[in-house]
Formats: sequence, structure tokens, C-alpha cells
Amino acid sequence: MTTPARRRRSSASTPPREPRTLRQPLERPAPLRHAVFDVIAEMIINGELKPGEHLVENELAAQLGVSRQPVREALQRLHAEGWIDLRPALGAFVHTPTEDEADQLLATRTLLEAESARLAAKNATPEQVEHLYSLLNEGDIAVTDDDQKAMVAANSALHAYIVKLSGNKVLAELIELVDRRVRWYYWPIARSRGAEAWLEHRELIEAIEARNSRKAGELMRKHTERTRDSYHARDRSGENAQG
Amino acid sequence: MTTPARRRRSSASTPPREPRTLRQPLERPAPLRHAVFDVIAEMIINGELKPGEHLVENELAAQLGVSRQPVREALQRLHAEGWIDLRPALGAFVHTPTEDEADQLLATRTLLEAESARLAAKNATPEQVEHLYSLLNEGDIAVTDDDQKAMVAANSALHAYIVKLSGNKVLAELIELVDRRVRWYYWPIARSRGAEAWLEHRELIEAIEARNSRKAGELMRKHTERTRDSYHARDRSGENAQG
DNA sequence: TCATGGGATTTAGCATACAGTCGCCGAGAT
DNA sequence: ATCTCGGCGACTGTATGCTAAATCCCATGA
Repeated sequence: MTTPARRRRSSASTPPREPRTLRQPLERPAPLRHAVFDVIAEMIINGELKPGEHLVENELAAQLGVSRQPVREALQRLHAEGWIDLRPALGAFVHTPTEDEADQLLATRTLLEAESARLAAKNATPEQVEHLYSLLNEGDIAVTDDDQKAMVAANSALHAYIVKLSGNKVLAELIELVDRRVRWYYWPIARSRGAEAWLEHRELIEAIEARNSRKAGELMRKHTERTRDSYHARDRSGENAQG
Repeated sequence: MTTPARRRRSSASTPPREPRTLRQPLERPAPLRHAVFDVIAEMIINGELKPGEHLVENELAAQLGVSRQPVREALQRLHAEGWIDLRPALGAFVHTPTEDEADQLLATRTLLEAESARLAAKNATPEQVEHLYSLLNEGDIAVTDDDQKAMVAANSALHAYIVKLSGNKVLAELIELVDRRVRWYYWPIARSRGAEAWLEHRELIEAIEARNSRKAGELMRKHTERTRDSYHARDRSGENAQG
């Protein structure tokens, strides 16, 4: 295998000239597969593509104005992240979440989020706590305005920031994976849970501010656990509400 | 999008005939990309491909006797699972794990494995416990034979089975993801840890047998935590042992 | 009326071809 | 001698063509 791997031309002898203004690693042309991935994932989340539906490569490619190649690569990633099932020789089908799976997903999320909160409480600096409160404010505003979309966004932002504070990137990746799918299942009941959830958030942030990792983890656990409960409650009540 | 999705031909009127012996969804011809994925992952794990090395699609394709297409699809999945980094317009590079990342990976693994043990203790039937002991035996044999390969295999098998007993498939997927990479980093120190690890396993299984979920989780936590310690110990001692 | 078999259609899987981009390297200028 | 610029080679990103398999539909027979 070729290994160019950044062969420095003059070994350790060129400190004088700094690259002009190149702090960012320079934006690379985003491959089509990324855009395709995002579009399809979005279509799945918002219900445009329904569980069990067959994704035909040709149609997607035509619809998006690209060739099949980037579509296929996007499908690979969608499969790896659990959005679709890839049946050999048959193609891609939107994953159909079972009752058990949804529950397991929520249980796993609880575990991961609680850990992230615990770690966040250990590491958070005052400035970071400050930012947490500002995020909390944004959510409060969304709640008083009854702005669904903003509420979901604020929720994501707050959780994402707490995860970031945990300082564990591996954990962060897993949570992103799990949360995105949770949001998919959870979507229909976002409304009912939105308001009360924010009160719980405040308490959680206070625990983080107080560096009380044990309490923070526990609060987060209860917080996500309640989400799980409301999912199940919804489940039983609206079992056959939709055809 | 076409939605065949199993259009029943005679609506709700054919209960008598059961599909004969079709419990398994029928073995489909495994796509090349799977084989390619396995091969490359294996090459990374066993060190044939070194961190930072540039994976050239053409070379891989030629080497494996396939075209670039299945290789690219395999690379997508390798990227999604954290084995390689994909830099736009530059290609695929074997991921270089940092010190922090390894630690975070091990910490996350501890969290996940402990949970799986806790759940396993809640669910395990006597027959399943029986199987755990048989797995433990296989490992004991490998230890007394000082058979490295068998030890690693037995270790994987035991942990995998405990995960399975947890009944949480989402958790199982995440653990598979994390464990595989842990094994990659952990590979060099498998020997030093092998023997003592099995004693810990016995105690763990006894806890599961006793349905003591709290103790099982705690034992697993300590078990994986010790692995983490030995990783760090090795780290400090052999920092510059290899060029 | 139902089961069975064959053929046409659809579609995934794989291979190949083309084009754009990046990085290297040498020639010429300063 | 050092720096700059333009050409060249290599490799990725994307598109297209081909093949084989699976499904569906319809005709045929019990």
C-alpha cells in the first residue's frame, strides 16, 4: 500500500513562514453521498418514507438528479446507522422498528445519556454552565411560544452540549447514533412531553453546576426514563389510532 | 416510491397453510462488500494495515480480485464503524487512535458491558447459565494450553453470549461496535491479562446464576475496568518500546 | 376454483469508463 | 541558491453499461 502520509520536504528546518490564514483545515468539496444521506435520512425521519417501504436506487437517483453510485454509498451508511435494512439482491427497505426495539433503544439511550450527564458534572467549567443556562433559556422561549420545531431543536442542542461536556467522544458518537433514531420514534409524542421536560432540565443543569455528578446522572436517568414511559403510555392509548 | 411491501393476494382469508420450514429468512448470496469489509477489517486488526496508512481503492480491488465498487462500499462501512477516516478527494486512511480515544473507548465499553451483565443476570435461564459455564470451560482450557488465539476467541464468545442474554439488541450492536475496536487496541496486551481475567469471569457467572443483577453489573464493571488499567500500565511502561 | 409452471419485467450487484482534483516535481525566474 | 509557477501523474468522485437474480403476471392443467 502506498504510504505518502505527509512526507515533509525539508526535515525540521522551516519554521519561519506561517501558512497565511489557514486555521481551518480548509473546506473540502462535500461528496454527493453526504448530501444524499442527509436527504434520505430526513425523509425517513419526517415520515415521507414509511417503515417497510422499498427504496429503489434508480428512483432515488433520478429524484435527486445524481447517478446510482452516490445513492448506493449513502444507503450503505444508512444501513450502518440502522435506518434501513439491506436485503441481498432485494435492496433497501426502511427499517420497521418493533415494539421491543423501541424500548431497548430508549433503555440504551437512558444508560448513555445518564453517563454523559455524570461526566459533564465532573468536567463542566463555569463558562460552560453559563452556556447551558442560555440553551435552557432558548428552550423556555420555545415552550412559551409553543413552537414545536424550536422545542425539538433546543432539546437536541442542550443534550448535545451536555454530551460534549462529558468529554468522551466515543460516548458522544454512540449517543448521536441512538438519539437520532429515538427522535424518529419519539416524534409523535414530542408535544405532550415538551413542557414538563424543561423543568427537569433546569434541575439537571443545577446539579451539573454544583458538580454533583451522582445527582446529575440520576436526574438524567429519570428524565430519559420518563420519556420512555410517555412513549409507552402513548403506545397503549393510541394503539390502533392510525391505519 | 414503489411500495410492494407484501401485498397479500387474498385479503385475510388464508390462515390454514403455514409456510413449511422457512423459519430462517433463507440464506441469500452474500454480497462481495461483506467479504471485502471483513478482509480489510481483519487486515487492520492484525496490523497488516497500519494506522495512518493510505488505502488505495485500486490496489485493494486488484488485490482482492474485485472491482472498485464493492471496495468503496466496504470503505463506507469501515468509516461508519470508526476503522478508517475518509478524507474527501484524498481517500481512506486507517484511523489513528489517540491516547484519549482509547481511554474513552474503554470507558464506554465498561459502561455498556456492565449494563449487559446486569440485564443478563435478570433474564438468564438455568439452561443459559449452563451454557455460560461451558463457555467458561473452553476458556479455561485455552488458558492452560496457553493458546492465545483460543483465549481471545473464548473471551469474545463469552462476552457475546452475556450480551445476548441481556436481551437488548440495540445494546448488543453498540457493544459489538465498541468491543471490536477495543480488541484492536487491546491486542498487544491480551497475553498479560488473559489468565487472571478468567477467574473474574467465573465469579461473574456465579452472580448471574444467582440472579444478582447488581453484583453482576458491578463485577463486570470491575472486570473491564481492570482491562483498562492494564492498558494504561502497559502504556506507560512500553511507551517507546516500538518504532 | 385452485395450484403450477414459464416467461417477461424489474432491480440489485458488479464492472468499467470518464472527469475533476490534489499533490508532487522540475524548469525557469528572482 | 531559493522561490514560484506550470505541467504531469495518481487517485478519488461520478456516471453508465452489463449481467444475473428475484418477483410478478398470466396461461395452462388438475
